[in-house]
Amino acid sequence: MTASPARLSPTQLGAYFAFTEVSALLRHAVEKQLRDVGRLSYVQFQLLARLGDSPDGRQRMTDLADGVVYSRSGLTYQAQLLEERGLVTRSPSPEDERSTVVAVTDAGRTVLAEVFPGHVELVSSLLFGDLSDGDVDELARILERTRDNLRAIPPRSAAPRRRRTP
Amino acid sequence: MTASPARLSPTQLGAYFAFTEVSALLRHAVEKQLRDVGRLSYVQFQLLARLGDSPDGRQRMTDLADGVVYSRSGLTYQAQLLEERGLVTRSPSPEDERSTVVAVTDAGRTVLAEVFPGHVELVSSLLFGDLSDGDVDELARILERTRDNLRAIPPRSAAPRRRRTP
DNA sequence: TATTGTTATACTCTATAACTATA
DNA sequence: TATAGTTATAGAGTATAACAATA
Repeated sequence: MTASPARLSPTQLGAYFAFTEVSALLRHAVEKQLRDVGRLSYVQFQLLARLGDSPDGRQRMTDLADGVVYSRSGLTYQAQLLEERGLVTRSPSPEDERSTVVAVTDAGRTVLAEVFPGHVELVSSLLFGDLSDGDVDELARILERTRDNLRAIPPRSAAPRRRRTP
Repeated sequence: MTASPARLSPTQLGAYFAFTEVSALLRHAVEKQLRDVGRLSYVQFQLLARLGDSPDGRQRMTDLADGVVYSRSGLTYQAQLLEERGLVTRSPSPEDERSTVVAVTDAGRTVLAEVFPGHVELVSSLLFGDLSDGDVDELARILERTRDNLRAIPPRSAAPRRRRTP
């Protein structure tokens, strides 16, 4: 290890390295499952899942972009792919003609349903397979706090998102 | 192990979503810092860091590929980029003429040193900024257990070549 | 034959900037 | 002018397969 004015304790280093390795391995496994079972990229799955969770299965492009950390053009690209496969539809919003509303189709929900069990199985075994209920409680508490911290601090690191101009 | 119809408890769901979001936001921030300060991709940073941690600052391509989850060609590509910038050298191994030994140069160590403080600062503030020492202890304990579990279970998804045949 | 690494190639993904159209 | 979204394009990254060289 390099000697430098680091502010990370050995325990913090351990937590950080473990975090990054768990993250990489889990992500790899999940992406492979999504690709193999549903021919979905991770982003496409996120989009479908968000739409599936929406009350009416539809959301505006901008709202989707806010949820997934993405550039507008990247979102357009992925939405096009999903539309070509018939998993979503895109149509102009009646309220605001500038907006595009994306909606999951039945085919999209079918793919979601095909992919979901294996996805849950993976997370269940890989992420939680060796943890007690108490561990999971702790993990949820700590990570949710960290997530809130992350949400609050840097809104600038990601792509240019300008919902509101200060 | 888990029964066939695996399910995630609300707490598990919370932990999973928080984990993925923290992972994505942290990774985004780290990649930006590495790119801005050192013009390094995340993989390039990993390679440099591994070499910097090695006793003599050198490792074989295969050993590097084993550490970082990568295909051989992908590693060759990244090593080429690093070599073009003069951050590493590649030379045939004296012991085994088939092997290529990658070594960090002084320039490489300089870039590492330039990048490291900001990297540590990011992790310190984003990942641990809102956590107590006790939280960090818990996080390290739980994630290290999960990491060990992950290392044991999967047959290495992206393994084109095995070092050893079982 | 098996292993190490490179090359050739094709594909996916992402972002920036220019553009259209609506508000 | 500002916003929503698309398009054009360019670049980075990755993987697979064929390949050469060495063991």
